[in-house]
Amino acid sequence: MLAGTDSPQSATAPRTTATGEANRERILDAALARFARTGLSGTRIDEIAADAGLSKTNLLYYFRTKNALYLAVLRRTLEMWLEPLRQIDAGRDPQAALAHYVTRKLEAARDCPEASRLFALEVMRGAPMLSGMIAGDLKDLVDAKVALLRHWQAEGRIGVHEPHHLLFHIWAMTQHYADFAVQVEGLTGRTLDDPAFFEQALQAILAAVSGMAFGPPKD
Amino acid sequence: MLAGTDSPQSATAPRTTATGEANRERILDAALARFARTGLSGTRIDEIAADAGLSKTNLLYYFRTKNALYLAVLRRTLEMWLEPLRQIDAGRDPQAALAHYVTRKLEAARDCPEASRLFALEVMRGAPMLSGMIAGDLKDLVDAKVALLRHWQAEGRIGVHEPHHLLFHIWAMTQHYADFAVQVEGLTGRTLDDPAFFEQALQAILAAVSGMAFGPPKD
DNA sequence: GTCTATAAGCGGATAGAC
DNA sequence: GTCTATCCGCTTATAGAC
Repeated sequence: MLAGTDSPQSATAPRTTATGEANRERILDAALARFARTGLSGTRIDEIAADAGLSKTNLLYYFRTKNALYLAVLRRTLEMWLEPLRQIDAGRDPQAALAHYVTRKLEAARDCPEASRLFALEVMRGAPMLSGMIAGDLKDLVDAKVALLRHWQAEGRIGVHEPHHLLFHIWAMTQHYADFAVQVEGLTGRTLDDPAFFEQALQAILAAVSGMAFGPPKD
Repeated sequence: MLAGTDSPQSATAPRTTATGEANRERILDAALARFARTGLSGTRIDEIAADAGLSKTNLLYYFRTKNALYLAVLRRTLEMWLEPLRQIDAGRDPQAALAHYVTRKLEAARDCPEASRLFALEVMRGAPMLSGMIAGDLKDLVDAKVALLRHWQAEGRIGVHEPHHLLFHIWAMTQHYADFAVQVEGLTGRTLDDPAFFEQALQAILAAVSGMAFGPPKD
């Protein structure tokens, strides 16, 4: 699944005590915030430790190396990123399913932009820690959803564009508000935390998706 | 415009000789490729020097510090990134103008994905070197284009979504193919260099833009 | 302009006391 | 589990010969 990992806990401290688990969580939270902003190499572990209220040495007690910590953060964030996609299922009406997916993704961009940015940074580096996953779990999931979209196409329930692009563009538009939040706020003065702004963004994305999937008859 | 710069050439070597200028160009090219992949902190200047066929010390003769080199790369890449937006002008038909813009942006994503990734990385860091620009030149340009889109709206020539979102979504979709190229290729096995794939992506984006700007009458 | 050598500092990681 | 002290490698940047 993830490259460079031997066993799930191999690079981390052994036991599960009360304070131990709490500290691990605080470290992981602080690490996500830092890594998502400044990347692996741009983040210093003493910054993470300070954010988590620990000393650098103490952090290294819980996570033996910076890289092991980074991998732990990546692993913990994976499911959160993938989960909305799983919810597109054959049992739903295509339009409702896509609208639901877009909404979930935009909520994720609002509620946990760090997850989006972490993966964006990792992919832009060439995804050295995720390449196995992109070729594996993610590809399997995407292939399944693409097959479903093709099925809907064959039934004439959605439009004719290549399904991969539909998924890419949904990812692109929703994640843009997380990944480029600084730019969005700089240009508009607003963020997704503003409900009216969220709704504007959502409606525009839904209109775009409609254009791709239920677009105007070309005849 | 750019934070931290005194005068245009202050941090660089003085003269413009034949080999000098050629070396500077090769360094800037190599630096763009590296910075766009691994970011400022993740890139070592001896890697850039090696790519450019020079020694590290020699690189530091042309650019006194790594940061000065990074700024020079950023500055040189700015225009390339902004220029397509300037071409949306009032004299054109809205649909043609937007289609032209989308096409230019997707060509840029294909032909110079590094430029897109460099700015993506910079914005995700919080744009410390670009914040002045986002609040300045870029905002002025975007405001002007948003005003034009609102004008077209008032004339009933394009749809009703907030123009900012239309621009954001065009950026998001086109730049996705540059910024997430590794993921796109991992999931589809194809790249924008494949003309058929380029055309698929372009048509899907144009359909999305149509959905936002010329969407189906809601009545 | 380009080289060799080296200074200087940062940051990850370890040792060992408590 | 947490601390102090320290080591060590890596990378930027400089000095000075050619």
